[in-house]
Amino acid sequence: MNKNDKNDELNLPDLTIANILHTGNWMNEKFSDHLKQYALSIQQFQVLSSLRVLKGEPANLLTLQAEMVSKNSNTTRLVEKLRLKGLITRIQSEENRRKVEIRITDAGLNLLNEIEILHSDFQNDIVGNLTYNEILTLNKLLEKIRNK
Amino acid sequence: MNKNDKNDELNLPDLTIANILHTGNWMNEKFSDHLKQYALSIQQFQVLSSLRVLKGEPANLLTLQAEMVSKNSNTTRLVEKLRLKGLITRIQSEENRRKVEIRITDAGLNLLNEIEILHSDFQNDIVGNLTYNEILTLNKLLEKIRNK
DNA sequence: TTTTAATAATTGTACATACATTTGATGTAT
DNA sequence: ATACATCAAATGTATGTACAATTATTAAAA
Repeated sequence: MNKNDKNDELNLPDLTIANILHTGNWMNEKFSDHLKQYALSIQQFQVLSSLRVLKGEPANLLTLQAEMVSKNSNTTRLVEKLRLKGLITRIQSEENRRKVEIRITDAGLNLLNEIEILHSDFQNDIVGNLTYNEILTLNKLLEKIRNK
Repeated sequence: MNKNDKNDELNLPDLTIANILHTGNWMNEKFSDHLKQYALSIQQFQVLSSLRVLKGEPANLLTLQAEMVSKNSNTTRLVEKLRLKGLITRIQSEENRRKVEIRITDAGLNLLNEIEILHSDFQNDIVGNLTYNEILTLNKLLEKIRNK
């Protein structure tokens, strides 16, 4: 038997790895397609959402970065794009001039509100074929698999 | 009540969306970190694995593309990089000169075998904190959520 | 107080990806 | 046979991401 004959069909761990990669990618495509009508990327949307929660309190780049899905993305340039669109402001902090203070603008809040109009449709499109208990289970398992 | 006060805490569908994005990204980082020692990307590894299964039968770019996680990546350039490393060959098909015939080389097979040495460690690292039944359930739910 | 280390953000560069367009080859209809 | 459509791959371009190195500022140590 040739050793290259092994592993032709997927075993369970490999299937799981592939399934998680696939589903993550599927979600990425769905979500970014949905946000395309607002000319936002997923990361940009997450930044705006984080800022709204702060209700005027400023965020700096590091705190924003910690909440983002892909940690190593370039927050400086991402935030600069939102600023150019008028959705946020970014000023240098007075107390610590290494930091910047980032706040959402009214235009940013309005855009988030506009997105909310269609958001429940999008939610249903995503989780609509799972039952409530299945959604709970899925979330529990996703958190468990990566919190080693 | 200000309408911007709503949606501060995540509801279940949003949590699910975030969780899937997070876990997909987590898997991506884990897997590409693991493959870095072999100087392969996930996509390149998947192409090599697909080719090995064919046992010498050629693949063309479209069939490879269909199996890859992110469908829209540029298979032409990805395959060219594997060819430059000597891991695959790519020749124009005689019967249909629009197609190319892509095959894995012995060097490619050897690399896959080398990867296999540490692969079960990696698998355990990934799925090790789920029970067998939890893994089954997770896979079932991941397939269900995206097969609408 | 001068030097050194740590922090926060920015910049440079290489690489990856998405998307549209183009090229070349084959198939089909008139 | 010619024109048109379709297919498979390659190319161009803009954008996104990873990673390292740099700059500016502040904190800590000697």
